[in-house]
Amino acid sequence: MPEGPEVETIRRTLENEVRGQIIESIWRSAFALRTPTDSETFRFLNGDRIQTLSRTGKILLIETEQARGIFVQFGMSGKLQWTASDTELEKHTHLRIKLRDCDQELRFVDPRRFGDVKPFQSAAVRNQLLAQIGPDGIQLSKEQMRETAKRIRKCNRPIKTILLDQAMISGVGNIYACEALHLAKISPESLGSSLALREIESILSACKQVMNAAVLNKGTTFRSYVDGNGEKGGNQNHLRVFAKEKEPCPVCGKTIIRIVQSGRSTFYCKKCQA
DNA sequence: CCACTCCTGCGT
DNA sequence: ACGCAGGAGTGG
Repeated sequence: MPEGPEVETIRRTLENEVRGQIIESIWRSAFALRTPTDSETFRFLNGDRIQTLSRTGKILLIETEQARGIFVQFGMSGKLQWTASDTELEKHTHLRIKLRDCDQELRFVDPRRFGDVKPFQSAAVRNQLLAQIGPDGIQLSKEQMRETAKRIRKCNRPIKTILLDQAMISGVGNIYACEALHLAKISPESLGSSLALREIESILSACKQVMNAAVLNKGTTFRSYVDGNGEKGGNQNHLRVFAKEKEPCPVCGKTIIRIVQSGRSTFYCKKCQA
């Protein structure tokens, strides 16, 4: 569910709460996530002090002062909860990080179980986990934009599909891919190889712009997204095309259409994005 | 390259 | 009952 801006909002809402806390113990449910782990897999983290929450694309890292930590991938329905330790467990709670001398704890809840949590025991392993992930779209530098544009131009896939490829540019999901292409006035069906470098750069710039605006609005709550404190975002009130099939384009008034690309819905305006 | 798969939950 | 959902890996 969460894309880059939602994960960034989660990171911001939780960082001040968990920084400096010491991990007392970690509990893992018996339900399989993407990577098979159990409570024992996380045991070496006991006693570690949490230093930071960091984010690359849609990945959140809980990092400790010992250069160890936990990799969190939210998938479609994952969320992190900062909650009183005696609160009843919500259904589909898969990880509890209990903290020393603290009456609150961190929980990972994920009904569909497309998400993942896995521990890393060194900076080397952490870097390896992040190695396949492309540059973060929220803070894309000019240099990264030019390099990424060149790589995209070599792809014979529709630009919408390319934007969802986390190895190309990270943090962009279905909502922001649709929104960015509308802002950049590019058809989601254009092939990467058919676009000019400057067009691709304008798309990447639009990705950065729509995602930064979304961070300011504390994320998009389309269905069930909430931040670490259970609060909804506000960016759903600023969407231009996403989930607006049959509604008028906010720019030209033509009816927004929905198509399917690689099994995912794409919403766009056929007039603005010719 | 796309289609399919992993899951649960919700709206029609 | 069915289709759809903010993701991502696999296999043909």
